[in-house]
Amino acid sequence: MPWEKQFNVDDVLDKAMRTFWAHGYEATSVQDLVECTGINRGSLYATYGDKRELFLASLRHYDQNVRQALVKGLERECGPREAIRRMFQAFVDKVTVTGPNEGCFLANTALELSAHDAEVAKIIADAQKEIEAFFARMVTNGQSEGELPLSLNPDATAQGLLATLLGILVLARSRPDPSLLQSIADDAMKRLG
Amino acid sequence: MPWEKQFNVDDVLDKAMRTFWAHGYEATSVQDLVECTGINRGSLYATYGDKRELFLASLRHYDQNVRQALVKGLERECGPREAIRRMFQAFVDKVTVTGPNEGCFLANTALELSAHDAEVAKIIADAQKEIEAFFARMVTNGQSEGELPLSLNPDATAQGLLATLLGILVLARSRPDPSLLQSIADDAMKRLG
DNA sequence: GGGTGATTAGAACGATCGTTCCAATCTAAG
DNA sequence: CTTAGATTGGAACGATCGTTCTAATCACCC
Repeated sequence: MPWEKQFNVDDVLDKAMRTFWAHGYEATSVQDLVECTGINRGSLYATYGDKRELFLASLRHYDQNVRQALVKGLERECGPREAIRRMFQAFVDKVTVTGPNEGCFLANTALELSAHDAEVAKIIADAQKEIEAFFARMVTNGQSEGELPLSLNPDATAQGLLATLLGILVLARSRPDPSLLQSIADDAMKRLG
Repeated sequence: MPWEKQFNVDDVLDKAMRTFWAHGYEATSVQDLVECTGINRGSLYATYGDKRELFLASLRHYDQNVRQALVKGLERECGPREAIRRMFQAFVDKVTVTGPNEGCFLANTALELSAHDAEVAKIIADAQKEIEAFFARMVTNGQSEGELPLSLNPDATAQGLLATLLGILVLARSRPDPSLLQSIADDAMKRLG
């Protein structure tokens, strides 16, 4: 009954995100969210609205703090070719990590909800377009730096890389075999010449 | 109130499959299944067991009647290169069809359940391995028929094609843009030389 | 120290969940 | 005609769903 702590809105959102990420929208109950966040049911509704709004906030939180952070980090720290390679490696390595492998929250949600929820679909489509744009920039930069052959069409190459990356995310959930994913990623890199 | 019809076990399973396919496991209620199949709640439980068993039966039904049927049909009617091309085309064309686009039931389920249900994961992994084997056979056959370059490694190529196909399935749900999917498929074919 | 507002635990809401059961009704075989 | 078994509509089960609400408790400001 006693008052215990004031919560941080972003920390709580982060905890909710991890639960949605691991189990999906439908399989996560409000009770699960109450328990994983540690805050009260009433506070949850007062702060984030209903379950769907909290889910949308979680998805945007993931998009900013995981996807954007990854892209920006790679773009800052690596050369074009290495940035592409590490983007693939990030997801290949996730499988080898002990503990639960939740894949990519955005990809999981794409198949669960985006066909029936336009707002969700937009978040995901935008994220995918940004990854596609990232790949295209890396190809163009790589070409001007002489790291990648000029014969590559940046846009088409970026689309192919995106599709392969998404395919790896699907395979990672049903066949979490590091060597399989690694060889697909390596093969994708070979196609860059 | 009156007795109306004896149901066909396979027809009912087919109807249940389409509902699970469209909405996923969690978002489909037993009430939905009763309504879409048209048979009684009691008959449903007596015939197929509980919801999860019916889902597993639906997934196997899809695997046999959609995935296996597609693979066998292509392998029978087409040359190797054309079989690969049409495998991609099958999913690209699905998007342009009016009406709901449910994607691939196996891929949808891979992301929703296979991380938390070993029995589901096995069905999906086996199906993916068979598609991979199909691609590998087509590459090998294509090489011996002179349709495809001998420089291709059949196994690595098959893995890459599988990943690209799965990627198209993800994109189809969040960005159902025919020209995007078509260009990815075309690009994948170009990689075959 | 009294007031304000956030946060708490937890009850309560109606709806729906998956599942089981029942009495009635039908088909088909003996 | 009788019996057995399948199927029916529909009630009923306890559990859980998402959501709202209440009364008590806390921190903070004036």
